[in-house]
Amino acid sequence: MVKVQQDDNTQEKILEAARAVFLEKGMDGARMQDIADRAGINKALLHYYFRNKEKLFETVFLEAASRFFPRMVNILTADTSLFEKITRFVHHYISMMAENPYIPLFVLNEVQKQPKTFLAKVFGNRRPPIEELAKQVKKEVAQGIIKPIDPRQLMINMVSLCIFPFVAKPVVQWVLKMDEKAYSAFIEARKTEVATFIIDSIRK
Amino acid sequence: MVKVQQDDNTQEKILEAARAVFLEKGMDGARMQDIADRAGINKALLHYYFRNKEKLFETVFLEAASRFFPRMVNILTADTSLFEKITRFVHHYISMMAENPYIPLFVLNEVQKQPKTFLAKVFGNRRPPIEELAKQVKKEVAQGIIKPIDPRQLMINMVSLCIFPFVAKPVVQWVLKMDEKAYSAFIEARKTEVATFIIDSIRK
DNA sequence: GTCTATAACTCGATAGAC
DNA sequence: GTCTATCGAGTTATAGAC
Repeated sequence: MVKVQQDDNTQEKILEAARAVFLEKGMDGARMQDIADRAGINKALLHYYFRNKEKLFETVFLEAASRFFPRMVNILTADTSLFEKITRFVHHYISMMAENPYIPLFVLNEVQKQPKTFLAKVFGNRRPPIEELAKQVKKEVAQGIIKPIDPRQLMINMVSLCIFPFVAKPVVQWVLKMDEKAYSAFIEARKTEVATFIIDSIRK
Repeated sequence: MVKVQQDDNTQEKILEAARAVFLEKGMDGARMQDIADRAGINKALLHYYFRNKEKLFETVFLEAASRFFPRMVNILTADTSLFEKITRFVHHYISMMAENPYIPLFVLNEVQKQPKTFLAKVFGNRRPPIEELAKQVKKEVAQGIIKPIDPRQLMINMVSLCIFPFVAKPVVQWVLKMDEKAYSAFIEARKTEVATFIIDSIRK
């Protein structure tokens, strides 16, 4: 049916426009008019598809959050060495963020404004599988494979090194005098740089 | 003079309220009414002291930015070993952020919305003294004191490890199930954890 | 489904009294 | 310096025609 196809196209056009505008301006700074213009429609039609600004925002936010908190269960609970897990995690995470560099700051910012509302919605009851990784860290410490370290500190270090360069993208580019191309190369290099940086730190 | 004293008190009350509201809600989310209420005055008086919202915001932002980009010249250009510099930098930076945990996300968020405007205003012509540190890194690599590493990557690693836990504060607390006290202890521990993490990574 | 027109409301800013 | 009252621009949301 043509109508259904139209419907899908319009809805997708709206979502695409909404993603762009919300990610750039945030919930408060975004304007329904801007989203409508970008989607090539008018404001009334926006409200026809999404009852109000909040609903539209929530759709965009939850999608972004699911990318920001990716399901790394496969990697983190696999039957491999800690070093292997770290390498895979870092490569995977940096690659995902490189595809959507504005997601981290957007998500962290909106979470900060309404932590309880959004964290509950994003995670539900299940949190990241940190216990698994913590156990393995403790085990490899006991085995003398790695130096003693608080597993929580290690995890935060891993995530910090992956995400921060995106959260601070404009500052990084300014301070290191990088254009877009140089920045991309810098990020690409980090995939291996960060992995070895972490492993070199904890290896005995 | 009583009037002058009143003036100072009111201005400071306004700034204190403005800091709280802007840091929590950002430029777009902040309301002049909220700032007035918090300062115990009315909107008209706000506009008497600061012509408009933009001026008031700029005052708050520049103050916050100066804390976020602290003058570390003393530390980074001192005549000490690289390890000494790293240790001092990390301790100093984490301590500063711990005093104002909401500054990093606030500053990074507003910078992202108007990079050119704000970066120029914050830094003027002078950028952080990264060349000095880069030279020292290259020197100590050549001397065989530390492993080969891109100085830019090392610097971004240092800053990432210091700042990210504040940018992601609510998420960190949620995932690691920390109340305020546990979070503070975690951050306090990071001052030495991060320093040794970095040094262990690059030491030969 | 999509549009135009407009209602309803929020918010920054100003006028003017004290 | 500080207040009350209000204006006017900008925004979300709805009514109603096609």
